[in-house]
Order: sequence, then C-alpha cells, then structure tokens
Amino acid sequence: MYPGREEVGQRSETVRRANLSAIVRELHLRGPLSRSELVARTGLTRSAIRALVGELVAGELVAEEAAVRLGTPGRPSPLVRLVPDGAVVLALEIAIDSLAVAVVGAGGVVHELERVDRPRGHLSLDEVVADLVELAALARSRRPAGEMPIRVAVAVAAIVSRADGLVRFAPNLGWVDVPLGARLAEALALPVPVEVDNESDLGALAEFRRGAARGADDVLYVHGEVGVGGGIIVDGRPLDGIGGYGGEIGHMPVNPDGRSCRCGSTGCWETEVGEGALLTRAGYALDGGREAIDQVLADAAAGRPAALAALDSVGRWLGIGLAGLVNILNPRRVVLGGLFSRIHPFVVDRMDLTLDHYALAAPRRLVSVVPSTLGVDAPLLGAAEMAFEPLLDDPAAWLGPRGALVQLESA
Amino acid sequence: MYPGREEVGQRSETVRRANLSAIVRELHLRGPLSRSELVARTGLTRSAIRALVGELVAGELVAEEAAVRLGTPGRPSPLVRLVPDGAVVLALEIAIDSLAVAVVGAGGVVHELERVDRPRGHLSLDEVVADLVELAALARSRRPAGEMPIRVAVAVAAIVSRADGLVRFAPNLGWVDVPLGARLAEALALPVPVEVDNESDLGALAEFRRGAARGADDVLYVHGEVGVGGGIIVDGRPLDGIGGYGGEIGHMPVNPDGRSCRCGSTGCWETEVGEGALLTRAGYALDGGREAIDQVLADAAAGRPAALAALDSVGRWLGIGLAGLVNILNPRRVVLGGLFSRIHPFVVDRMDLTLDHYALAAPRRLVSVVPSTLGVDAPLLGAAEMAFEPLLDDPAAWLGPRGALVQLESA
DNA sequence: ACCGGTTTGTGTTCCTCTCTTGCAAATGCC
DNA sequence: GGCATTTGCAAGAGAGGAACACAAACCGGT
Repeated sequence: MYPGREEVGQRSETVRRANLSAIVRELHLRGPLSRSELVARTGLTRSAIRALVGELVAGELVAEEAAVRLGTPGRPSPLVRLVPDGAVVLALEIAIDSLAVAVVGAGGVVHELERVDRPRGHLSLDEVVADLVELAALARSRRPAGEMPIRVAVAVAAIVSRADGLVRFAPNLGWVDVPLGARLAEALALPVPVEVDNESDLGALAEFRRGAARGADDVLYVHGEVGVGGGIIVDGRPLDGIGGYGGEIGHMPVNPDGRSCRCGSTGCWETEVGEGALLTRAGYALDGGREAIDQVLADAAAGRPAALAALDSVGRWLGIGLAGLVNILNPRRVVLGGLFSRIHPFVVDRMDLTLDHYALAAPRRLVSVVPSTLGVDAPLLGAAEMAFEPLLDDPAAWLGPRGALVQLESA
Repeated sequence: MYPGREEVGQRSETVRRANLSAIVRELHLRGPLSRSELVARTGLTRSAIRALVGELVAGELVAEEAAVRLGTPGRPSPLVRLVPDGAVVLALEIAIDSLAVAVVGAGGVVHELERVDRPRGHLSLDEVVADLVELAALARSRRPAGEMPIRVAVAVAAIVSRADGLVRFAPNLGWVDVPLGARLAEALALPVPVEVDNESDLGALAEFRRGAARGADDVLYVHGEVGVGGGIIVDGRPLDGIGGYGGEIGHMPVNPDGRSCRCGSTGCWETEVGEGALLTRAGYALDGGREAIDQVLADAAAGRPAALAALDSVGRWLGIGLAGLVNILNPRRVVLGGLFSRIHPFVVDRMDLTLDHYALAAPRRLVSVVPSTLGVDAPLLGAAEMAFEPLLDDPAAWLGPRGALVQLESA
C-alpha cells in the first residue's frame, strides 16, 4: 500500500532478488535459522529455499551446518547461518567525547571495536579524519590480511545531508558545510562507498535492530549529549525527511519564551533537557564535560537537593517533550540513549507522570519508554547496520561468479 | 531497503500482481497514459504491458482509445484510461460543521458530492449515522441502478483506531469509544467493508495525491477547526503509528505553562492556534462557530486592531508549532487546511518570520508552507483515496472472470 | 531393548506462470 | 519514399510450485 516512489515493473529476476534478500535479512536480524524455519518465515517452498540457500552457500555468504537436534520429531533440518567473515563492514563514529571504529561481520558480529577519548572542543576536519583513519587501520590490522569491508559508514553528532555526505552543522565540532564523507573516503583509500549519517538516526536503527526497541515497528530514539538528537523509525523504516534532516527533535520549541539555543532559536527542547540545562540547574559549570555529569549523578545518589532538583526538572521537561512526540508519532517504544540513559533511574518517575499529563491517553497507553541497551555504542552499531543495507537488499550483487565475494558495479 | 514487516517470499503471481498494481496506480494518479508511456514508466516491455493492459480491459477496469496524434513521429500509441464507472467508492465525512458524502470513480473522478450543514454540539451516534445514510442514499440515487461501490470510507474529526473503526475520542461530537465503523456498515447495509480514519490523515492523503502537496513525498497537513489535527506522509506513506493515532499534532505542548486543553493536558498547540484561541483573542464569544470566524476575518480585512492582533498571535504560534514539526519531520511541503487555509493571507507573513527564527536552517530551506487547494473537501476526497487503495494494490482481485467487476473474498 | 508407526524434512523432476527477446508489420511525420 | 516509433506474435528463459520418493528422528507398545 501507498508506495513511495514510482513503482517500477517487476520481472523474474526481481523475484529472485527479493527472495535472496528476504533470506539474508532474516539471518542477519534473527541469527541462524534452520531451513525449515526459513520455509515458514518466507512462505516459499522447500525447493525454492533449497536453491536459494544453495546459491548463497556457493557464494560463501552463508554456511549450512549439521542439523541440531532439539527434541522435535522428524528429520533434522540443517542450520543456515551467515558466515561472520563472509561480509564485513567498517563503522566509524565521531561523538562528542570520543571517536570509535568497529569491524562488524554479517549477522551483527562485532569483530573489532576501538573507542578512544576525544577532547571536547573544535577540531579541524583534517585532524578528526586522520584520527579515524589511524583507528581504522589499527582495527583492520587485527583482521585477516586482505579483508575488504563491503562498505564504510560514519555516525557523526551533527546535522548531515545523507545524499552527499556533507556535514551541514556540527556545533560541537565547529563544522559548517564540511565534506566529511568525501574526505574520509579519500583518506581511507578503500574502494568502497563511505556513507555519513546522524548519530541519533543510527542509534535508532541499532536499538531497533538489536537493542531495546527490537520487535517494535514504530520507534523513537532520543539521544542526550550536549545537544539532543532523535532518530525515528516509522513502520520499520527510518524517517529521513526530504533532505535527510529528519529527527531533529532537540530543536522542537517547548518553551518559546525560554532560553536561547545555540541553533539560533529560542526555547528548544535541548535548552531544557540537554547537558547544559542539567549542569546549570545543579549549580555546576557548563564546561565540565562528562566529569561534571558524573558529579551530578553522584550528588543525586547521595541525596543532595540541588542535583535532585535539577534532575527533577530535566525529568519534567523530558516528559513534556516526549508527550508531544508521542502524540505526533504514536510510537511503540521510546528509547533513551546517551545522557538520558544514564540519568534514567533518577528521572523516570517524574518523566512518566509528566507524560501521563501531557500526552493523549490512547497513544500514551501504547508506548513504553525504556533506556538504551546498547549504550554508547548504539550509533556505531547503527552505522554498521546501515552499511549492511546494500548487502541485505541485494545479496546477489555481492556473490562472485565462482564463490568469491566481490562487489559488482551497480547503478 | 528497511522493509517494515516480515518480508514474505515472492512468486510469479506476486510479480503479475505488482505489475497490474503499478499500471492501475499510475493511471489513477496521473490520468490517462499511452501504452508507450506505461512502458517507460514501469520499465516493462511492450509485450508485458500489452498483456497486462489487455487483462484490465477485459475486466472493464480500463479502456483503450484510439491513439492521439501529438505531432510525434512513429505509430501512435493507444491511450489507456481508467473507466470512471468501472470502480467507484463511497466516501463520507463527519466534520464539525457539516456532513458530506461523495461517490468517486477510479482516477479520482467525483461523480456526486453532497455536503449539508450540521449544527455544532453533541449528537448521538444514531443521529449522525442516520443522516449519513440518508445522504448516501441521495447521492447513490443519482447513479446508475445497481452500482455498488467497492468500498466505503469515512473521515471523522476524532481520534480513531483504524484497525477496528472505533472512534476513541471526539470531543466535538461528545463521543468516547464509539463503534462508528461497525454501526455505519450495519446501517448502510452494503456488502463492502467500511473504513474509518481521522479527517486530518485523510486530508493529508488527498492533498498529497491531488492537491497542494502533489509530487512531494514528505508532507505535513495541518487542519485547523475547533481543534487542530495533522496528517503526515513520510516517503509517500501515511504515518499511522502503532495504534493509528499518529499525527495528533494539535496536542503537542508548545507552552507547558499555558492554558489547559480539553484533552486534559496543558499548553497544547491547539490552545494557541485553534478556533478558540483566535476568537478569544479577538474578543468574541467562543460559541460563535463559523459566523464568528467570518466576523474576525471581516474585521481583519477592515483593519480592526483586535482582529489583526489576534491573527498575528495565531500566526506566531503557527510558526512556532510548525518549526518544531519541520525540525522533526523535515517535510517538503506543509499544507494548511480548514481554518488555517482561510486565515492564511492574514497570518502568512508572521508565520514565515516565526518559522525562520524557530526552525533549523537546513530543513527550513527545503520546506514550503502553502494553503490547501482542495479546501473543505480534502478529508472527503482523502477518504475516497483510502477507499481505492485495495483496488490499486491488487487490481486482479477486482477483475471478474468474465469481465464483470466483482469483489473476491480476500484474507 | 527393540521395532514399527508417525512426523517432519530433504532431493528431484516436471509443470506453470510471467516476463523478455526477436522479427515482421503497421502507422504517421518529414 | 525514408525513418522513427510502436504494435503484434511466437518462441524462449527464469523462477518458484507441486508431487513423489525417501530419510531421519521421536513415540509408544511389547
């Protein structure tokens, strides 16, 4: 129903492609499955599954193992699993306080993960790119020689134009209209595309696929750091918007006569729930970074009134903002990431009560607000998930003629 | 990419179904097309198009006409068009001030349209259903005897649970948890399903398909009446949310310490931009209905300060609310419907300026805010569009064996 | 402990569905 | 009349479905 763009005609090859895609996607998302489970999941016949899996096995993307006996009657069905080294991606992240890189294999296996602290403040594109390239080299050096990721993806704390890999606005880095994707592609010198996306959008994807929002088709991921970012999943698909700028929930006006925001607007949500709001209300200096937040949490745990009051206020404004978003989006699950995940125990009561008041009853009843399960790595893992999309979408393009995994040129 | 639910396996029939659907959908959305244009649009071969169109012609859903000569060289291509009487739907609307019914033919041809004023205030379900049935009978009486709509859809100013046709909350009608769909189906006594949806969601669909948002894949429709409703299109698909309650933008908190809202919350957007806010600020009584609004607009046209100030305030709050929505959704187009369409000339400047301040630069640049082109009929026409979906989705199910248009039982 | 019956699943062959390819004919502008 | 475009038709290729035989494990009775 309601296809987005021009529906192009289908042909026999389309069917095969869609079916291969369905199998690989199931394996990627749910882990190893027996052939008969694949039959049940896809609705295809044994013959078809057999042929399709055979093709994937020949292409060394998946492997079949001896049947596991699980107490069920009948002939055991061979287990089909993605081979973790069959296809890997390189995921990068530029966060406020750290840089990270990961090599992730098909099925979501994290082969390598490196995260290093990063001083806050403005750094040049060159510096950041150089650091990332070094990290990537380190991670890749521990992998089999000659291993080539099928794609590279970067999560960055910024407003990003996905189509061209341009960082539009990154106040924490001091970047405006910076060609991150192109520069990184050049510096990495890998013969594969480099994609760039917002860290909150990718955090949403990761929590949706492998975290706290698994199984929910409508998801809102709210990422608190210095600013507040959001990632939205609608009916299983990321909400990107026309320019890929969707999900900038931190700049939703909730208090139009309130404080001015670094985006130039006034009363944005992040001026009430961001790191700065918490620190200011708790009586700390703004430039304390993570240590200051740690201090606030320690104070709160110790029962100090200033910290508790600050957290209470953040909890209230969290509830107010989420109420609006719940009314607009009617999600099944809201996942709190970053700062919000850390303060969750201290704010949950106030937040829930506020949500009860400000949200409509019907959508409120259906939503659950939970902290992130992937923690700081959510955006990084989301980048990996995004990087796998082309493979999941068209596995045949990655199956070499004689079983070698090669990348075919595609439009 | 990113399929929402379990991707079911595809088979040959799936291909045919998808291709038939693509053809019918193109014809429905773009109007008559030559066979060769269909070839270009779908990417299928002439032979395939020939066979598919032939099947549709045999089923009397489409007709082929003599080629039009348009000065192009080559053999002229026959024009394929949906026959307007081939499949029709019955669309109904329960608005604040009126009831309406339409009989719409494939391709969006409005055969009949009746709208009658309705007194404001609480009416029982029985009364409303009886009125609608009467209106429907009137409209259908002017149509060929024996004509049977393929589906019925109702737009209603309420929070609706689409899945079961339940009206959850309709403050203007005084309804809570009312089984509108079931009762209407019973009273109409037509052997076809009756669907119920929110009038703003359907207005969005209509403006997206045939109105001011045509060609834009990411759309926000904002409907002002007593309350404020919204309809959201994301990448060409309606944003329903998990319970179908999505798009309730009227209850987004924009002024959490402001007035209390009839939904039970405080500072909802509609308390600042709804009809009540406008009337109150302009110094009129709240129960004036449409006449009072007319008076405010007349006053404004005459330059009376109170009316101008009230409109200015509404314009400002419109800009504030839209800024949040633009940041969250990054739409290509925002369509103002209902009350907002009427006051648009008076508020556009203030609204645009406010939007400039409160919205992020990147998404702001890409969006255009325009008044509705379908006016009061947008929700009604949206209901028709929704009612046509099953046909567009699977035309074969509506092609009888010998060319008669019959509805097949489907899961 | 043994031994068929039952259940579940595989392998293989042939069939059907659907679109593509290739060639010849038709049509209308220049 | 030449050329470009499109149609119509018949043969061909790709892909999954259906049916049958067989294999492997569980289950219960003896």
